Amino acid sequence: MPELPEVETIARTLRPQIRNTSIQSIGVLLPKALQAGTNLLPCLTGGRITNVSRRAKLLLVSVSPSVFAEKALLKGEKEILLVFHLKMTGAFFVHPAGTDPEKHTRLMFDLGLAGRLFFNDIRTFGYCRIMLPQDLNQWPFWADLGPEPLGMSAKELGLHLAETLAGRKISIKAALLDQRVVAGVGNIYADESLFRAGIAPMLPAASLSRNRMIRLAGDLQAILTKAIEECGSSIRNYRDAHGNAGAFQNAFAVYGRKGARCLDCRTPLRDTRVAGRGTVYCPKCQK
DNA sequence: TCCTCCCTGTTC
DNA sequence: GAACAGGGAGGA
Repeated sequence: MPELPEVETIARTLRPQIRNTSIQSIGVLLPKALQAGTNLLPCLTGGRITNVSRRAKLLLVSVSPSVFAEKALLKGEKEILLVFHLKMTGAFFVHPAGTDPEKHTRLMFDLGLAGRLFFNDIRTFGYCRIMLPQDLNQWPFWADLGPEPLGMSAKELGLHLAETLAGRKISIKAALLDQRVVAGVGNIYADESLFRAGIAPMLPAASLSRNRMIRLAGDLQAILTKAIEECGSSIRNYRDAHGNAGAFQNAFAVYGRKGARCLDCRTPLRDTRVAGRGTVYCPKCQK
């Protein structure tokens, strides 16, 4: 559920709360939440959190290891990354020192007087990988990530999409959801940007003209930018690192509105499945 | 390229 | 008490 705007919001709200704190200890309440790098776990003790950032739907916590860990365990390595994927229900909260884990707490980082960072996840699809920066590119998912949609102009993004998807048979919605094509888009923002661009989700991606692809790129960027301004979309569980809900769900034109009428033409919205995902669109406005 | 599965809380 | 929500891995 947390897509690019939600993970960006979490990074922004978490950063000021944990930057420059030091990790006293780590509690692993659900072993499978730690998907890789268990061997690096001891290297984090005494480390200082230097930044919180985002790439695609991944949240990255940068840790500067203690001098002891750097010399004795890491052969001089000066940065360790905690790479989190929140999947559908992952969330972060900072609670006061001494707070007990909650029902859905999977990992707990004791930050001394700064409190405790909780990684909570109801459905347990989310994970954390402890990685060294130079190992990121050995991780296929990371190495194959497409570009950040907000990291270039609409024209550049549109041309990238057109070039990447030429000759392929997948639908435009499946293409937007494919993290190798463009990074950070999930079901909500795929449906919303396709509505805004007036493109039917099941249309073959390769059938779109360059100009339509550039238009779609611009609409995707506009939707993502607006969603970040609104601190993301809160449906079901999403909260930022302060526990606050986002507001972009109030601006949904199609997502979650099946059976309702199109905001533009009053035609009943149709729901179907595309790329294995629930998909809502306007059969009249989206061709 | 597409389908199934993982998982739990909510909705029907 | 079943259907549904869905990102991405893995298999068909």
